[in-house]
Amino acid sequence: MTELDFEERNTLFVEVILPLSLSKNYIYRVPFELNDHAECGKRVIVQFGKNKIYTALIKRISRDAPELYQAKYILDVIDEFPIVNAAQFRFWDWMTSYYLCNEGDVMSAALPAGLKLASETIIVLKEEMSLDTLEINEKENTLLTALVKHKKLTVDQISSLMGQKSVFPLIRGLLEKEVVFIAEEVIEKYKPLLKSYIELEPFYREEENYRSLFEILEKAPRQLDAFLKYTQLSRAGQIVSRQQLLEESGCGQAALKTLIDKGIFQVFKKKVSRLRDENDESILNFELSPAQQKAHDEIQQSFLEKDVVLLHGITASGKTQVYIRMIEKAIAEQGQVLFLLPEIALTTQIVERIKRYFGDTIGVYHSKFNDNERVEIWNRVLNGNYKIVLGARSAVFLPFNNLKLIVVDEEHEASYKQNEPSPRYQARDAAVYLAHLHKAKIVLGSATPAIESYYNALQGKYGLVTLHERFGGVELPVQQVIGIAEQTKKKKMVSYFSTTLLDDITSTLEKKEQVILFQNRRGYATILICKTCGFAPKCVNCDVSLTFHKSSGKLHCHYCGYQENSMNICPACGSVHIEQKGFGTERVEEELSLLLPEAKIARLDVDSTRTKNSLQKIITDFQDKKTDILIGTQMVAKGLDFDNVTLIGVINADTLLNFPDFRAFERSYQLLAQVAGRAGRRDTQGKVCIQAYDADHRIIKQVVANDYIGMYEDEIAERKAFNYPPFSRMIFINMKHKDPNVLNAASMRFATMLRVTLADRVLGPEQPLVSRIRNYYIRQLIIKADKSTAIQKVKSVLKQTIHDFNTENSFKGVIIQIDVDPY
DNA sequence: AGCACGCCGACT
DNA sequence: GTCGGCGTGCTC
Repeated sequence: MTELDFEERNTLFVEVILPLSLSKNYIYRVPFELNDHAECGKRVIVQFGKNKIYTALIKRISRDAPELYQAKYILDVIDEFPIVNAAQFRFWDWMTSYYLCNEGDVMSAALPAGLKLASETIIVLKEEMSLDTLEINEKENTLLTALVKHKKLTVDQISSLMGQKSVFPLIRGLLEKEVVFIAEEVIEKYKPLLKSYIELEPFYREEENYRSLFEILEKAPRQLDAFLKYTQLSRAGQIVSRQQLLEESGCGQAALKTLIDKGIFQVFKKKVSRLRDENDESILNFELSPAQQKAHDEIQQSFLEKDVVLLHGITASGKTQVYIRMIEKAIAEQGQVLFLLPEIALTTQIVERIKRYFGDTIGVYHSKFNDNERVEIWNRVLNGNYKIVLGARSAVFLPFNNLKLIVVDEEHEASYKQNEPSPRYQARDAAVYLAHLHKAKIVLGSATPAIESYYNALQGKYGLVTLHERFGGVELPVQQVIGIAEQTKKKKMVSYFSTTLLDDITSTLEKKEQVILFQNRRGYATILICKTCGFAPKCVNCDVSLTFHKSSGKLHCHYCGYQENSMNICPACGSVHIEQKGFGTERVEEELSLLLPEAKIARLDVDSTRTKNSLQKIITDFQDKKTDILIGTQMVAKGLDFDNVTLIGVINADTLLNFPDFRAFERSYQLLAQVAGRAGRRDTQGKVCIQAYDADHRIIKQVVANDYIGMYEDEIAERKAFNYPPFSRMIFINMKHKDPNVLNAASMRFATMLRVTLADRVLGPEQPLVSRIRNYYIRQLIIKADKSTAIQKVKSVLKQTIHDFNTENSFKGVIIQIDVDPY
């Protein structure tokens, strides 16, 4: 065979996914020397475009050279072993086609940033290197000389230094000769955490020498303290960390240093997990109540026929214990478990409970963790060290290879949906597919299931198990509705509070019990408005009124972050009569502190929890009873469990109900039911006080009556009548452009194009509620397809239409965003 | 995402 | 007459 034949036969080409929003993947050529290293799921370094370097991921390998262009070479293979497995690739494929996004979007969402290499890779010269024995060519020598001088260089710098753009083979050569290395923090932004530990020098480990220490240290009491503490800890079988020894012996840095300098102690470093493992061995011993046991058995029974089961269990029914039993079973069968929770619930007690129970086979994954921690979890799942992962929606992307069970707690939560950026996926639905992919079982749990989920269960698509008994016989709270309009007439409203609510608060505080107040809007006043001319300040970039924040004294735009000074006189007419309209948590807090100056009040909303630990602090303070009243938005309702709270007040329930969304009533019910569920403890019956203008609203009545089924029946009838999900499928298409006229024409044109095939399934274009954000005007089209329409067909038509629209070339710069199953 | 290429405004 | 604004297209 000729050399050319040989080359042709042995040249590999790889299709890679780039972590960018691109509509297709790219093909690169593998240099011979990397043939053995190229493998699906490994990361590679490639040059993309002029001279930008990215971390790409090998999706496919083939021997066929692309016909239309000359493929560039891969510059390097990063991984020794694949970091993404075949199941993940299938999951990514599904997500790409289901949510009509790009593979690069999915890759970006799936990989923690620490696994995506920075482009400015740093090359460092290895120390203590004798170059004499090595064969170094001229180019290599130039680079080495430069490295000696500069200590470290980025690939870009090397490029310009050498006057050539592809320097990776050169670098690679030096890497192989082991004269240089790639700085670890860059090849992998991930750095393991090292912790210092103390141990006795070997010499003193011998009995005789050990005893002599007591004498040696006799005149140095602090050093002796340290030594004694060390002895005590190590006898107890512990590895002693420097930090622990300092804290527990109280010997001080100096004494410890002397001991080390004297050669009595020695220090060694060890990689430790960044994730706190509470070495709390205490196993929670619990027995399932008969009701819980029954639910558990029913779920297992249901799993024989169905892969998905909906567990409808009211608040405080003890769903967590049921989950724990199921997790145990899955673990016993050598499988992995994914436990999904809404983001906010992850910082709270349920996590602690489960972590304490299962110890360090459990990983927790959510956005408050930094990259290093996330990479660590990724690797541990990959290596099978974690059997259980508790995580927010992005945990569906972890490299599971043997998933047996998925639990989606609070499955109705809107935070399972990612809205921005693409992929706009619903993690609960994605989890159902993920379970299917792994032939695993999945439980969706909620006290107030999403209408869609309950419908699926009633239709027999999912199994349905109910748990309607409060665990430990805790009584339901007393619920009271107060009509604000009526109370105002009777002059029984003080500021935003009815006298009933105020009295309840006072008497609760007198009993040394705590209160939670719920107001679903943050900030101080919603808007400022001139009483004389009606002028209301608006954002310069967006089509919204500015919100007044008292703490900053400024008007804020919640969409783009624009701020301007508040107005004392109306800029339009000069009037000084400025009215504040609407109110948020900040205002409620202020008013209440005027009415109850003695009470200690805290506020829990996005504004008060901006910094990393402030949320935890507010929660702990409340738990430790340092605060009496907690005022908050939705956040107070989610996943928090305070056992001394006996009164819950809803300041204004109408704000929820008046939302212009077909799910508004469902959401209101879920939220109010959840808020109400926070009241009461083991021995005391709680109280819930709901204030509303529309006190007769059917949803409020159903909340008070605890009538989920009634709410479901009304809602499902409504959905059916107006052909909303689950009776239809919806796809939102948002179009954006800086010029409203271009946008108008473009959106009309696009709608027309869609209607050719999809006819009256296309609605719009319409102006959304906020019709301009960051200077981009927005139009919305909605595709609403009933169940008989093949949705896959609709999606392919949509995809094709977008392609045609873009190539038609008459509306340049129009951005089209797609949201499948908006939520 | 970046980067280059390309066509219209305020400057030596 | 040029420098540079960012709109548009392309990257294997």
